[in-house]
Amino acid sequence: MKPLPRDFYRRSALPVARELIGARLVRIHDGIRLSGFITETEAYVGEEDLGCHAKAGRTSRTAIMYGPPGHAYVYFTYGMHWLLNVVTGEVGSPAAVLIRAIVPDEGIEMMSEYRGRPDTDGPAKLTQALAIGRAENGADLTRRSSGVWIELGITVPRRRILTGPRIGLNTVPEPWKSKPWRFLARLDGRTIVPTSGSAIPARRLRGAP
DNA sequence: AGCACGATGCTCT
DNA sequence: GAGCATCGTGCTT
Repeated sequence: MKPLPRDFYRRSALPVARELIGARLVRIHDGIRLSGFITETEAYVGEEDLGCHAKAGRTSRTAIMYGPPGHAYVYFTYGMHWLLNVVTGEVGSPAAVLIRAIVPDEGIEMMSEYRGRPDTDGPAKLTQALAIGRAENGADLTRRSSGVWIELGITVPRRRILTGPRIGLNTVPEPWKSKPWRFLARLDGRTIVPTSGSAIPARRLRGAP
């Protein structure tokens, strides 16, 4: 399936974060196709957002966010973790959507091997499962040739998407700390049924009510 | 089920 | 030098 087009990302981070819920994140690694459905995202909207790395302006780390939309912003944190974001908005306007969780679909065994455990319900867990790191910073997510992209997945109706404050912004001042810019699939104890494979129990999702 | 803590190194002040 | 868009372990209810 074709990657989502650049225009999808050429908008503010909020609608992009909401609409990425249910989309399929695909990774080709060592010739193996790995994928999962995005179930949790967060929006980081620009320099004025004091929770966003771009609050410090344009630096070598944040430069990617000032570039064209649809590219990966992958950064290193806590001395050991890589986190995957998608750049949104026009060139010159730094914003991004953090991918926080997926439900694995294709290549589950390989993901489990890369990570050492089967879970992908966390921003650093999924990058480990998908073998995403420093080398993927700047990757064009609208081209399959980059080895990482996002395509249509399952449809999650709006009323099945929960919102809440972003996670981990402990010293970020209000109102930014509490902005409800976290989006997550609400599964109601049901199952997600991928078009390509078997049903996935909702209880594998952390944060599902 | 939930909280506290340590790991570990880059980025910005 | 402080802080960090986290995770796994170990300990307490």
